[in-house]
Amino acid sequence: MTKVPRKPITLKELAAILGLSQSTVSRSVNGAAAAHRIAKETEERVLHAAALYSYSANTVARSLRQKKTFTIGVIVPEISEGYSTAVLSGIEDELLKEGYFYFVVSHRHRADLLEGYPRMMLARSVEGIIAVDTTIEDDLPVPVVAISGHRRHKGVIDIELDHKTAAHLALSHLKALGHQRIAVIKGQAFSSDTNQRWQAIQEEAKNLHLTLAPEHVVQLKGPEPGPGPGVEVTRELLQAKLPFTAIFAFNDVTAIGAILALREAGLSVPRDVSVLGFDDVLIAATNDPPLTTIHQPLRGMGQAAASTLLGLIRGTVPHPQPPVITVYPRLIVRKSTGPASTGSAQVQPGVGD
Amino acid sequence: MTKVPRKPITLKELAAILGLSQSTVSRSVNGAAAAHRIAKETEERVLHAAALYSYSANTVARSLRQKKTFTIGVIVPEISEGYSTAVLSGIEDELLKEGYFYFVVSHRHRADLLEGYPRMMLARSVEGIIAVDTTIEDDLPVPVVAISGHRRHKGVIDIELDHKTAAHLALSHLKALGHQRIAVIKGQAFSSDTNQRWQAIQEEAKNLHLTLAPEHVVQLKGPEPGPGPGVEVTRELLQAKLPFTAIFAFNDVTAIGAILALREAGLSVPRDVSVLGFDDVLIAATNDPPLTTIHQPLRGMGQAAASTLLGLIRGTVPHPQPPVITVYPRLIVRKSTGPASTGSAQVQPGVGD
DNA sequence: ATTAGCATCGAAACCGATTCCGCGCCTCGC
DNA sequence: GCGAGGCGCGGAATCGGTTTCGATGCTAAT
Repeated sequence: MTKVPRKPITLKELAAILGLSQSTVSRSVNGAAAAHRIAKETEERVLHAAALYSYSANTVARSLRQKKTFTIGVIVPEISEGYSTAVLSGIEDELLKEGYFYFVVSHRHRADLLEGYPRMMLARSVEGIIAVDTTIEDDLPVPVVAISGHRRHKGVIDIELDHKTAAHLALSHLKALGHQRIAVIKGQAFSSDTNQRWQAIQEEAKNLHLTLAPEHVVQLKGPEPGPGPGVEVTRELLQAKLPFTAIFAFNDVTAIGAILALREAGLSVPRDVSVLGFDDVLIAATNDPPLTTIHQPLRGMGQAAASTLLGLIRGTVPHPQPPVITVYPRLIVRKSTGPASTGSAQVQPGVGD
Repeated sequence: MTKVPRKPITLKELAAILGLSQSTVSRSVNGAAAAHRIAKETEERVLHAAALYSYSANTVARSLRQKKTFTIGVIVPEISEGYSTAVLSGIEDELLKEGYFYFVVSHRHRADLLEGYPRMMLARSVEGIIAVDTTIEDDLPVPVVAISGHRRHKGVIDIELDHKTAAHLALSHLKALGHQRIAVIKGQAFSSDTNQRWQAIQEEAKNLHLTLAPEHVVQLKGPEPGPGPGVEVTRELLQAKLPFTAIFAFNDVTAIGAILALREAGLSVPRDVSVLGFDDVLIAATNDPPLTTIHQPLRGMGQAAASTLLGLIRGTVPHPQPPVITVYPRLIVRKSTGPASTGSAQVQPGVGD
């Protein structure tokens, strides 16, 4: 157990003890002694005293003077979800190396927080902002990197998944298994991935000569996280009576919700209906059945966002042109997809389980 | 889209524009006008101009003068887990109301980070620290609240689950279902909950006249999160050939791992073996089968920690005596527990699924 | 006509660092 | 002997607020 002194010593006090000026002490402790022609002996005297009194510069004062806080802000929709937490840990990795810290805030889709949080962070002099699955409307005076932000905004750099590849991986996997009637669960309107993904899916369906019946396309509603909304829309799909053999869900938790609803209707996954998830969060692997899903390199996206942001802050990295950094998905085949059932699944209840 | 000016206006500039002194402007914008006998009219003039130029005080400068940063530090083992994220969102709720922000860091059980992070946070002038499932060894110059910290440390307040009640809820539930031979999966040695929980379980087993065979008690190893370690130790349990009909797991993800291992051995949950989880994280409800588990009010614990810490910082709340705030668990019955099977489960493989 | 007293506001110190300038002293060259 | 130049360090401004003392002007009371 180490003691941390109750009241830290200040530069001025240390200088007084040493009989030197603040300038000299400051330069020595900052390793800038050589550049300022401080005598080796003086420098060592300072360093020794600094260690003895365990001097550590007050970050607030330094920040004020240098106009650098070594702090960035991260804004996410929810903290409780698998998506943002994977991204966060990637961000932390990268920031730690560079001595940066970050504030996290979650807006939970509340308009007041969406508007207010960026301003509050700015008031706290963050040097940059990472927006995760969140569209920033304001024009901010610091660099901004968005992860799946999509609403192209002047000066904002986007870390983006290649949705075309994702759609291709997903649909061709299903097609290869014999699926022709595929239902799609689109994301909530507020999720910035929703549109791009849907565009890519439509395009790719055309390329693969698959037709997506309008009755087979539903959209998640409501801001609650968790599998609830997925259960709901899947019930709707089952009402529609138009047969389908596979569901391509907007994300893994929705896929889990879909499986719940299917099971409730007496259908077995993947025997009667295949379900394909998206994201590859931790629970995807441990679900029953384990989810076949499109893996997003979430942690890597967090790291990319952080290192890009730091580059912009330092000015060492020019604004990429176009302002998009593309990352690539992978198909992870587990147990929730299988060969298309021959009959129309939803009219033969009671088979599963 | 609102414009945030590229360079925020300073108090001095605003004062110059208004033809007033910094003192007057400062007092007005801080709502301390009345206390300083500023004319109503002047106050309104200031407020209007402040809104017009969207003035917002530089927090760094304010912090330096007031020696208050309105920032606390939170240290957690991992960000990716369900446990800490639930706690974090509780903390955020409470802090937001009071205008506080927080830094999060995750130590991932690395000794250097465990030692270094608290110091780094102090260097950044946090006003207090919340340690989640983490033991702080140092004696810190700011208030510290621990959530499940357990290693009683001078001056640290603990938010703690009533493990006796938890053990009682769990064991009596299993006993009522006819289970007599119960296996227990203890937590990793580094998890601060491990010991207290194990003590409580032993005590309660005695009260209920249940005997816990040493062969039925295993402990998680390794720092990796996720269900992997749970799978591993459950395999060990199954090797032991000493029959058991229920498993009480250290947490929900471990319970999920246990179920995976049981299924792998051809055993069905809960038909052959009942599995009881702990924590009640989000995925507990969506797992297959949905987990019967001991609910910890994680979000509430986060809120309690935050509001207690704020009280200590302000000095409005005295140090509680004893320095422990107890919260209570609930039993959530879902589908992973059922009546004890009559035979010894593990000698009749191939029955389940 | 002073003076007391109130209503309003301002000057300047202060928080704890960083950093721009510049000052004295010593040596060397001529 | 005197100026130039290098060496080693210090003074003081600065960052942008908050806060402690007053200062000023005007009315009313003595």
